Amino acid sequence: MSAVTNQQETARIRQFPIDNRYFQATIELFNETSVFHLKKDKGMVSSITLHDVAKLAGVSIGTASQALNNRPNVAQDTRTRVLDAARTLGYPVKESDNGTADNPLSVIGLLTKHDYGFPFEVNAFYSYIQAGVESECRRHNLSLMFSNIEVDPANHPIMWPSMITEQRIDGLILAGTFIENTIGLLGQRIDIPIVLVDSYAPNLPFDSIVIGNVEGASTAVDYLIQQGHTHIGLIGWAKQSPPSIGERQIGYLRTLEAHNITARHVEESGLNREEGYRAAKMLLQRAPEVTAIFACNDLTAIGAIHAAREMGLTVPGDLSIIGFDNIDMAKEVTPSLTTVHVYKTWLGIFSVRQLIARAMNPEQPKTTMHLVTDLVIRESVSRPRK
Amino acid sequence: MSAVTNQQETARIRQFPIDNRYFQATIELFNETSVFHLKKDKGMVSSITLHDVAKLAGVSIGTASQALNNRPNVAQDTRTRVLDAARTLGYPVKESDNGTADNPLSVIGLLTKHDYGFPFEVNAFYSYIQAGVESECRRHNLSLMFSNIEVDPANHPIMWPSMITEQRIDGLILAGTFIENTIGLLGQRIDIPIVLVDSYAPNLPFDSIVIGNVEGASTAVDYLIQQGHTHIGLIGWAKQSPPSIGERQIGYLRTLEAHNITARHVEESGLNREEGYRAAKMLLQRAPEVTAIFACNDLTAIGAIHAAREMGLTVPGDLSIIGFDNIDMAKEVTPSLTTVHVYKTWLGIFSVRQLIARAMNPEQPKTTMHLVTDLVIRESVSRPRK
DNA sequence: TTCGGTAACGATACCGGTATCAATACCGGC
DNA sequence: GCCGGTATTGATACCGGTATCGTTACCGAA
Repeated sequence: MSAVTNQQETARIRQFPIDNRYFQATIELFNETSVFHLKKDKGMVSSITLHDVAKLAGVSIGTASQALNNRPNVAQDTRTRVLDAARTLGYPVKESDNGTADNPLSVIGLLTKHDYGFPFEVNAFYSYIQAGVESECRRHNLSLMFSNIEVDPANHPIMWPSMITEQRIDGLILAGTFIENTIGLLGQRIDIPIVLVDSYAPNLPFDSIVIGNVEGASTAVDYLIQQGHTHIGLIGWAKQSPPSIGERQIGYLRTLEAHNITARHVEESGLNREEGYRAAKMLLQRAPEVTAIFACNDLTAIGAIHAAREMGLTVPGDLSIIGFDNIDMAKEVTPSLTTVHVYKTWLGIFSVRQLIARAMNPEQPKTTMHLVTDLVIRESVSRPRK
Repeated sequence: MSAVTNQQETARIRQFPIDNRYFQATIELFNETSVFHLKKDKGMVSSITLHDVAKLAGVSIGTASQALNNRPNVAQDTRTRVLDAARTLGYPVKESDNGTADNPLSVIGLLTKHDYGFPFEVNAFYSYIQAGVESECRRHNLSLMFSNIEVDPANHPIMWPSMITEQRIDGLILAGTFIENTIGLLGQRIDIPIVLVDSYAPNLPFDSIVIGNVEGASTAVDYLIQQGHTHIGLIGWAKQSPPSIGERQIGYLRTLEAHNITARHVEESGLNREEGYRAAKMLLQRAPEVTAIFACNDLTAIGAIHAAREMGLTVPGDLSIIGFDNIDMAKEVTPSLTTVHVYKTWLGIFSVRQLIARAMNPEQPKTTMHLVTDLVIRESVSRPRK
């Protein structure tokens, strides 16, 4: 993998050729108050202090402190004067929580645990969760920290990210296949509200938001049965799969049971495309009577499509395939993938709301929120040939 | 779009049923020192103070401070004792920069500017950049803050994210199609190192990392010409496109020129799939002699594939299509997309390194780093029929 | 043994910021 | 005008943390 071709360097005098009034005003104020000493220690921001803000606003530092922290007993006029001064000088201002009820959080962390593939494959599922988290944080004026976490072969974290060890956050969202022990250790290490997204820790007192996996899988398998399939395979699940995938398998089993279908065609596998490809091939060789496959996620479903094609089977003519998650790719593959839509972004949005609710009322009982799934019918499923 | 079905609530006694020695040890230490007063003010972390750490470690607070800040004149033995005490009590510890040269940053921000589609479409391009940034931050023990930014119709930011206004970061990476004015305003607002990724501000003194767009586009168009195409269309670019896309158009024009091809088939459009679909249809209706299309990114290329198919043209038989970016989807569509690979993750990785270098040496001249691109040959391009 | 130098440490001053509380201004009722 | 209450403000104490500098322990050389 080649990388950089050349590193063009263009030396330039450091200058800001921009002239706008804001900048001018700032300069003048600096001169006026003459408190600006450009202290470049450790790359920190220029050392504007509360004292300077108070001086510029013409109040005492006590009042300035009160005004900047949204406390009562400060006249509106004074408050705006202080805020203006602070903004002018570049002093950190916590923007007032506009209208919405006050929330006690200011920085929250999003911690995911999933392996980047090699070389770097981003799991779109988490990208969507993160997009939801980010947008909801922005709505609530929260700062968001983000880190992934690496684990050793035993699935234990190798090291905590710095946002944990340096305690930079006052709320935490965990997304991904953490094992309960890890979550427990985290809960002891930091004493802040935690919510789990698509993650399971039944013995721990943390709120969580999960996907209706059992129902979703049932809907999918039900749909296959309705189409007339009786020999339905399962790929993407394995004994050591995380609980969310286990639930999808349970949905598969229960639905077959409910329809008095005894044939079980399960090929254990991992969750990526290559595993789906492998498992589908194995399954079809072992059980050629299979006419439909329920894949535990879209990536394995896509792998299965390729496997089927390579074995000379048409999809959906000879083999129907249904996925789970509805990632972007699902509608672009050929045939486009019938799958179970998961409201990934909403997982992220609700997790932030849950976190705020928990922070505002630490005594409320543990809650678990289930998000519904929706069947998305596209082209990869049809009635079985004869 | 339906959302939540039900909100199962399971009240439980808040308890930690986990028993491990670490937890036990912590409890004992709390008792021993008897400094643990669970102050739940504003949801902040438990108020362990430097004093407590010093007491537990059996040193003065001065020494404890020195030890925790990696300063000289502390015996190794004492330092580890203090660090252990701090970790035990849960006092924030800045993990020592293991081996690598000291860097002056501790929290950096990643700010993107791109519109989420509706409902929420995540742009995978930025997900990859972010993955690179995150992993490199982790390698350097940096905390990462993340925010997107909304803009008004004139492309000016509506409001600064809280990580800016509250000055929580001491380094900033900007990724996306910011306009120069916005970047300039940011540079005035905060006095921290900034690097730009896939973004252009020639008149501002900020380091940047860009894609070899011109060369990449040249390679792509060159390849089409080599295959025998002479009527080559361009979609995905428009007059108001960001500079990076403008460069791809320039590469297209220059390469045609270099081969003395006079035919220009440009259909202006945006950069998403629907725009690609629309532009390809327009172009093919207007200029049926076109046998190949260079799309400025993969999404438009995929749109073009659909348009061609809908018009009864086979790809690549009747129409060759080449894309740019090499997103995940490119290898899954049918036919799989020949495209220009961009080292998206490396953009992120290098941006962090650039930021650290800048922070360690604020006087170094402005640098611009170009990343090479690679042609990825798949199925969507062939020699023209006849 | 004495001397000088240095590593290690603690006492203390200092700094930035918050909490408290007394002082003051304002205002409406009588 | 007097009175009591309330809103607003500044002085000051306090808190957590860092910087400074004097003290001590130790060690090798004279």
